[in-house]
Order: sequence, then C-alpha cells, then structure tokens
Amino acid sequence: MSMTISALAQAGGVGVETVRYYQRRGLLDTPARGTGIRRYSAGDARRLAFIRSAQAAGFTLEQIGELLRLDAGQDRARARVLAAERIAALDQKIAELQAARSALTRLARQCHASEEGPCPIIAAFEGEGA
Amino acid sequence: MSMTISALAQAGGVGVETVRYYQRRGLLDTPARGTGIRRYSAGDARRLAFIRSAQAAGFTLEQIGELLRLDAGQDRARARVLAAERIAALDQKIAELQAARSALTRLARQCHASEEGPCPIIAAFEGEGA
DNA sequence: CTTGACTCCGGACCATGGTACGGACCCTAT
DNA sequence: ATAGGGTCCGTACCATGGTCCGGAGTCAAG
Repeated sequence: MSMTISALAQAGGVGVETVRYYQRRGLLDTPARGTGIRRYSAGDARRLAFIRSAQAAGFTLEQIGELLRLDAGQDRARARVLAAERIAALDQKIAELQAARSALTRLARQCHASEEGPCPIIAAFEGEGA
Repeated sequence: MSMTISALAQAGGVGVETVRYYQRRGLLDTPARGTGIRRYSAGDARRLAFIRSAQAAGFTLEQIGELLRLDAGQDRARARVLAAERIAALDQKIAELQAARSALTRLARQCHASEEGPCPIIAAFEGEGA
C-alpha cells in the first residue's frame, strides 16, 4: 500500500505543507522518488499518527524528534525518563487548567447572580484608583 | 502607593519587557510621566495579575484585550459568553491531556515490564515496512 | 498530446508571546 | 557633580509550529 503526500496528509489529519515541514524537521523521512513522485507507506502514516499523538501529549517537535531518534527502542531508559517528565508536566498543567476552570466557573456564576454592578469576570481587577 | 515599572513587573512575576509589551498591546496603560519616570499604581498591579490569570486560563492576549475592553462590566453578557466558551475549551483540553497522560502511563508501564524488544513508547508506530 | 490536478522544492511569510539592544535620559547616593 | 543603576523608547530579533508562493515537473483522462 502506498500513497501520495496528500493522501498521507489526509490520513494524518494535517495539511500537505505540514507533512513537508515534518520532513524538513527530520520527523518524517522523505522516500526516494522513483519516477518523479514520492510514495508513502502505511509505516509513514503510523509515524505521522505517532507524531500527532505525541504532540497532543504536549511533547514539542524537538522532543518528538528525540523520541524518534531513540529508534527501534535502543534507549528505553531515556524514553522512560522523557515519558515520566512529560507525565509530571501534564499533571501540573491539568491541575492548572482545573484551577482556571473553577475560578472561571465561579466568576461566571457570580456574574449571572446579579445583573447589577460591574461583572465579576472583568471586575476581578477592579479598583483601578491610583 | 506607586511603583516603578520594575516593581510592577516583579509584583506580577514578569519581566520589565513584558510589561512594556502589554502596554504596546493595549492591555496595560502607560501612565503619564510627571518628571521623566512613569509611576504605576496598585490598580495596574491588579490588572497585570488579572492578565496573568486570564492567560493561565488559556485566554489569548487578544481575548484578554477584549475582556478588558468590556470595561467596567458594561457588557456582562459578552463576558459570560467568552467565559463559557473558555470553560468548554478548558474541559476539552483537560480531557485531552488526561487521555494523553493515561496513554503515556500505560506505555511507560509496558516499557518497564519487559526489558526485551523495542520500547513500546517509541514502538507505538512500529512496523515501518512499506 | 493537451489540459488540469497534483507534486516538488526552496524560500519567504505568518501569528503568538515575548526578549534583547542601544542610545538617551533620570535619579540617588557619595 | 559625577558615577551607577534604573527608565524610556523604537526597533530588531527570537522560538515554535506552521502556511503560502511560484515556477517547474509529473500524471491520468479525454
């Protein structure tokens, strides 16, 4: 099974330019072209999917590059370290977002409660006086 | 109570250049200078704190600008809409990060379990074959 | 065997959120 | 009154993650 760049991009839910960008970044390889047009494999599609999910997990493209370079699982210890670091960062970020969410929910509730006076959402910084 | 730009920046946990950047973006105002050096009020500090927390809630500086422009709570309805949208986005993002976290945790556990074979963290896209 | 869609490629450009630079000015302590 | 440290300001630069451009080549259908 082989596909063109646009099929690969579509399979990965990204644009063609993004695929080319990942190639430039060394995250995807650039298959040799037989007769002018490059053909991509299902492996490429899996790799692209990996990039996208690692990205969703908050890895930067740089870090994803590192993960990929620990190729064929040669350096499992390092991969585990990266994973553990990311999990910790994720926990922190999740906590932050949850805090933001409840602050926002509280403000919205207060704002709804009284139609009078300044909106608490905005007024969180009221009292501009010098 | 009045402070210099560096005191304001420090109070807000940002750099001086960041304060100036927010001024340029219209998020903080630029007090008139009496005799050469501008002086900032506690209100400015509260405003800066608001910007930082809104940012932590995932609002872009652009959106924060909009919130601020709904000044003195003139447009509570719009503020509530923005808050509701952000809460929804936050919920989605939190869910995404939680999913990523558990995927990563599972992979790390598998990687630990067997020292043989390719690391599952990396091998999530194995089988490169054309 | 031409037309239209797709591909290739390098390089320029974009948005976001800053960060750094450099010369001039101000302010305080010595 | 002078040195030093902070401030002022415009402008330039940065990292990240793309996105678009234009000219040339390729390919399948009519």
